[in-house]
Amino acid sequence: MKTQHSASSTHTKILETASRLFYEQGYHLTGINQVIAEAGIAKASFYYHFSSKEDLCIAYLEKRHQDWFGWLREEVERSEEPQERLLSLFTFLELWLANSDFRGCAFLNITAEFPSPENRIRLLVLNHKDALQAYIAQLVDSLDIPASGNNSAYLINAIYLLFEGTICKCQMYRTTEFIKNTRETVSQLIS
Amino acid sequence: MKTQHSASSTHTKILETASRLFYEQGYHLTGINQVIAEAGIAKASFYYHFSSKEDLCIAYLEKRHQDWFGWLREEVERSEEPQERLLSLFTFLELWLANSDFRGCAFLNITAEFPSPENRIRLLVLNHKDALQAYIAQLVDSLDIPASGNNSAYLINAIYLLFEGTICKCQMYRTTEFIKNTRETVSQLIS
DNA sequence: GTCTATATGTCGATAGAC
DNA sequence: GTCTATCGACATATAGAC
Repeated sequence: MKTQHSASSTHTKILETASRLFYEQGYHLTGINQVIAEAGIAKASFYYHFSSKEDLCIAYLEKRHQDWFGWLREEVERSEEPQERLLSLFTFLELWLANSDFRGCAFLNITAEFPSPENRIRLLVLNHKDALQAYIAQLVDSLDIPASGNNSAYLINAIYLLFEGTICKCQMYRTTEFIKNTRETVSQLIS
Repeated sequence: MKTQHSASSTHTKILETASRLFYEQGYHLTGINQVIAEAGIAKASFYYHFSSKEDLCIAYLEKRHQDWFGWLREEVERSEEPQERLLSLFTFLELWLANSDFRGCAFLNITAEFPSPENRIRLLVLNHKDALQAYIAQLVDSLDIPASGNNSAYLINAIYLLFEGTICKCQMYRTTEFIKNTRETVSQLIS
């Protein structure tokens, strides 16, 4: 009753190489030829493991979703105090973006490359961003905000937009120096 | 002493066609063949007017910068009261994004397609975003904020990030319905 | 499962006639 | 200035041997 859990080493090598190249260069700039060359395999071996370049892209995004949320949770869970946990969203951005050569969000980038909203890939983008907003909502709800006029829905939206905006600004300007200001803004929003 | 002011009709037709296609489909998905076919010209005519596809892209972005800021200013200048003018940034986003089939920011999208920060195109992106932040700064400074702990630099950064984040969220989800909440958040930030 | 060799198309860009 | 015809390179994908 054991289902296929472990992928073959070739499968893994292809996916890891493609993940790196798709993220660093974008989808359309990365050819199958480059993927197979850097993975050190033959072209037919690639098509044995993946049915098309677009299927490879889907596998990349699914893996990316898991990996990225793992990194995010790891940073948030270093804190215990709810307010600190929320602010650590932006500490995470500082670390992640500088560490990834400011390539920004894989899902937002792929949206620019797949303009058709009907594409399967665009659904993965929505799932990813839904999960991000749900995670932010969870962090906001842990704050036990006073039931003033400012309800949590406004706050969740605002923090998500600041998060997304921060990724974009960092990607374009290739710096994280303004993030400390942003964290201060968020700190005032939740107090 | 008359310099070349008016471009030829062929030049204009190419640029307008390319502008539409680059914006709607992205740079790499749009081939020169499609541009020349939809412009109704011959391939050699294109290369008479533009030296390369990348040069065409630069012409597109320079034109786009002018056009887009024209649209933005037009909406902002419908109001006279400083607070209203600032909030109209987000009214503009509602109108523009819905009207452009939610393709988002041409400059952010092109950043995803040109990963190399040394590329000439990336400089145009920075110029565009510098101008946007300067415009926001100008609107914020007109508010005459009380000189409390919250100085205007924090506010300018926050509003710019909310603006950028709004564009991204709209592009991915293809809706503008949350913008009224965002405008409310901005309204509270500046009061 | 992995390989070499190839099929078929499109890419950006150019030559040379008119 | 605009055209047709074509170039070489590279794209994704497949056939068939081992």
